[in-house]
Amino acid sequence: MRASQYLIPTAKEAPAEATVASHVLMMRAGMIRRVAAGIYTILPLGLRVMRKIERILREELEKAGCLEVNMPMVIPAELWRQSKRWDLYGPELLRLKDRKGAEFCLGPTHEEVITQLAASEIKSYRQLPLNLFQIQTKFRDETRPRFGMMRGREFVMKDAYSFDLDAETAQVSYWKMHEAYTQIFSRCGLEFAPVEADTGTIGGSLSHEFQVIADTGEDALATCVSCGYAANIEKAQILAVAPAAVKQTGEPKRLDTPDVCSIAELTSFLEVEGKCVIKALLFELGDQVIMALMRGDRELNEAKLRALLDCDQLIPASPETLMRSIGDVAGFIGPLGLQDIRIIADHEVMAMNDAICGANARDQHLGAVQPLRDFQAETADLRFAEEGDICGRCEGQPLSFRRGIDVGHIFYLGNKYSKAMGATVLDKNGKPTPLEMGCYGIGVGRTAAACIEQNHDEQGICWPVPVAPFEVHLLALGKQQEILDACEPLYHELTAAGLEVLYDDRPERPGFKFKDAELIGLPWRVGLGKRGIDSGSAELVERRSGERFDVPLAELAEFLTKRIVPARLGN
RNA sequence: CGGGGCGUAGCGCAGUCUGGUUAGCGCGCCUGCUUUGGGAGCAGGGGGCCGCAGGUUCGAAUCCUGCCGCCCCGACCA
Repeated sequence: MRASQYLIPTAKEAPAEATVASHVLMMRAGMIRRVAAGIYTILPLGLRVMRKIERILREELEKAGCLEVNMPMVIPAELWRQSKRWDLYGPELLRLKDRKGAEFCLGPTHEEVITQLAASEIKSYRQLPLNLFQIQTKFRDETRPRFGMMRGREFVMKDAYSFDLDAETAQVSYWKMHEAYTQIFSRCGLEFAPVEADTGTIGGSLSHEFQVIADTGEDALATCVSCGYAANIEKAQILAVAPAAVKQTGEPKRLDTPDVCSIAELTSFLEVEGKCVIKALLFELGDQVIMALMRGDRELNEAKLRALLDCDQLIPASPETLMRSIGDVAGFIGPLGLQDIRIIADHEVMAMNDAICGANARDQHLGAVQPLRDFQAETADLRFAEEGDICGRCEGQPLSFRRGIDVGHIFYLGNKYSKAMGATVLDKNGKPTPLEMGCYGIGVGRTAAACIEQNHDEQGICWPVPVAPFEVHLLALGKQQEILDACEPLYHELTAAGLEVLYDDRPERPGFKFKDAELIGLPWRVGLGKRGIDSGSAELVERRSGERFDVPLAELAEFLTKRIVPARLGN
């Protein structure tokens, strides 16, 4: 490709709105342009990167036996009602009406559509296992799109769905995808880690995220050097502290705390530390009222509580529910003397002595409270893993922490959707059985962004060969005809050798071209100017290492082919 | 959705507090000459409903009200 005939609008400065490296560099290198919040036009150079990633996806998924399909982006509400997600998914689901007033949504994910297809097309266990995928634009009306392609509202996702007869074979399918994902991200040249993850609103029980390791990542990851356990901190198991030795004597003391409602107010009013206070949070789950207890200095990990309660969302108790179940005591609730409320305490709460908690009476708290003596509760792990926590898997080493970008997520779904939507097959005995499903996503644009986060320097991007928009940046160093005449055959030769070459034939000064080349970040730069013509050699620079080579023109193609072709396979 | 910030040329910004000629600077863009291995120099030029709508005023980029858009921090996700 000739740069003079291509569109790569590079810029010295990025728009002020871009704050992270990948966003800044994608803007500066002329890969993307913003159209609206979280919605982007992808320019030719950016699109080439997307296509490279998509090609790797297709190759690896087809290797894993998946079949490509294409589902609609506009989905009838009826399908989403069947799965109940029309009501559960919330405002992130962009809803629209057609001219007849019929309701639709833009697909944020495609369990409903694929399950409907499975229900009608998969009739016999003999057709299983089956894994269908698509690479398609999704829309999620996120409250806060961020960081360019990292978190858009409209984004390209590879989503795959597996169908099996029973849980056992479904898990085989799951682990096969785990392996395919490992291959995919390795091939993209990324440093990443599969970590155990919360299953969120998609439901199900077994799940991994594929996290690209980067300080700018939005997720915190906990790993154990001793046993290799790795999990999102939402999910990470931590060693439970033992309950405190129970003081059998004594009793709680009533404390007057007028208008002291929050933990912050309470700790400053009583001049105690947060870890001496029990925080009580009230939720409603159907007809049931749930009280979660945390140490005052800890944050409730909602994902862990949701998983424990096996529900899609936690609904804070309404004032009416609070009034009905305990009384007019907002800001003063505690676990003592309650009836018909399910109390779930974090392990740390049960290890407290002389704790302070709400008295279930206006303007009052209780002191000297002793868990187990003064109240009973289920215990569970309800907090986030933190620095210093011991691995809950091997119970040996402290967990260590890193940050990551969630580029892929796989779920074992079970039969949640197949049951809801009547997707059954006949088993060997001719008996209808709900399909066992898994779903598997990869954000294509996010993978590209993550790749830049992990591969850039002060000057610009340093593309790994497998996802680079081109492999070689040939620069004509000078605008004299003599130089162009020398570069032209090189361009043809390298292209003919099967290399992807971007030829900068623009009438620009050498310094200008060097800067652009470093910004765009193709793996190999080949510079030819007067000097090179005189010596019969070109200057090669490997972008990532900065290493320079003077290579005779006759050997160029061979030199580059030897280095680039093997690198196409990735890590 | 809570908190904070921003909206002036394609991009980066000044001017707004304290209203007053023709709204300014750098980069980029166009023309010419010079230059030609690390984002060149000189000269000339084009480009603005100062986010939108109302209001106050003799006069508004500047003051007031409402709206819209965008970004950042938090709660949610590929």
